[in-house]
Amino acid sequence: MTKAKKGVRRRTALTKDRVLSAAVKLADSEGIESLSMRKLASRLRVEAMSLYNHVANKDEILDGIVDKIVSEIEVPTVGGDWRVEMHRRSTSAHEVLMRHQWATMLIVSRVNVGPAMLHFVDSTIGCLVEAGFSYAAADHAWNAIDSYVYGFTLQKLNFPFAPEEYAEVAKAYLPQIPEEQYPYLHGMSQEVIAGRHDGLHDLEFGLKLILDGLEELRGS
Amino acid sequence: MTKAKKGVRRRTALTKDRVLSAAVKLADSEGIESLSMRKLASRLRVEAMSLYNHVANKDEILDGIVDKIVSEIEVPTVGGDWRVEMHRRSTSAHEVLMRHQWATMLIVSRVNVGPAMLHFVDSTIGCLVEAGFSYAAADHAWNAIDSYVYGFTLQKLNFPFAPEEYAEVAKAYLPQIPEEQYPYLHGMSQEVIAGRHDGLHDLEFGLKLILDGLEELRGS
DNA sequence: CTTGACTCACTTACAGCGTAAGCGTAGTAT
DNA sequence: ATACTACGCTTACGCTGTAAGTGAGTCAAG
Repeated sequence: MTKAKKGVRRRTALTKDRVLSAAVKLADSEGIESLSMRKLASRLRVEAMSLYNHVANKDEILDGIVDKIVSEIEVPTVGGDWRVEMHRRSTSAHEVLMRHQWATMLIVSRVNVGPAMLHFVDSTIGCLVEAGFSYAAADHAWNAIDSYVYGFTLQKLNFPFAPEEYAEVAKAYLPQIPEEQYPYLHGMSQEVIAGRHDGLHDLEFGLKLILDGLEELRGS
Repeated sequence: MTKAKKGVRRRTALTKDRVLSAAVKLADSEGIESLSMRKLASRLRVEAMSLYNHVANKDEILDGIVDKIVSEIEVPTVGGDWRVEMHRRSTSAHEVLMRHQWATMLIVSRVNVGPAMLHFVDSTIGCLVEAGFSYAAADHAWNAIDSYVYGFTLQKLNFPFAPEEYAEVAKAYLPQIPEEQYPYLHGMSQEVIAGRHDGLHDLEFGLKLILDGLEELRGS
């Protein structure tokens, strides 16, 4: 053992992986806007500039934590029932992205070519192609599914109220949605207040529409 | 006229609207990351802090320019053919968002309750409700469509290559996608290189799936 | 055992950010 | 004339990412 001799206890070595893990933790707990080089360094009991011995710049950290999160998503089984696999893939992605609220934004705002992302995409295309989709059809299908999943997740993350409080929120804001100006928003609010509509948005709804359509497309 | 007397030419008065218009222009031409209070002020030949006489803070500017952009989108006609209107609304939104590349990100990352957005949503719900959808169904439909449109637009904006260069790009990157590791990504790249698949993603594809599904849902 | 190379955390510094606080002046209302 | 308001100005603070340079520790070769 070369370390810890003479009581000059070496700190646990900093590595790129430790940096990225700490970055994920920090973003999860404090929000992505709090992920600064200085705060991240201080979490690691180190100065900001020391991080640059392990990553080129902050962008490399962002790329790294995106790929770390993508690796949490369940990858489709090539050769499995395409519909089951696409469904599982989508719900898993949604769950993971809801766990790491900052991640979707990062995914859709940068080019992601980390190993986890490449593997994820490869398996997705593979599953579709093996199920009889042409490469072109698989490409379109994959793009449509992901567009929806990312868009849905972003909208859900962005919505500032919890499902339980929809009804009271609707009641509180109703005066600001005058019936003459916004008749249908007003109407929908009343549906929510009256409990006839829970106002919940559900990944399943749009996902079913897309997968149904893809099923038909595959048949032809 | 009270201004321009004694040759002490007053500068054109700063207003919130002039600030917002300049902000849109700046974001369009230099990118949203270049939209800083200082740069915006200098475009208006004014100091940064002067802007605060017309807007509370930068967030108010961001909210304002989002609503300005939303007002460019074609609003559905209540009482029109729902499918035609939803289609027009979606393609129009996509076009507008592609014109202002920074706007989608802003829309999906903040709560938008500006007048243009409220009117846009109200008309959308109205069009669907008048076409026979229940409020709950209209809510789900609208959410699914927008999730897809926003997600699709973000992915398209994010893609770093122009359609014309897909084939050569695929050829250039092929070595980095080894067949043993990523067989299907490799396969798809070869389809693109060979010209059998243009690699183009098309808003219509997923939109048709969703609208078809909604049609069926409305029938029942 | 010494020496030199290498690793890696450190300090300092800079330009840019949003914005709080306060000042000065032009124009309007009394 | 006086008071008030509107609004652009300057200054300053704490934050950001990171370029540049320093110095202490580890290790292999002579």
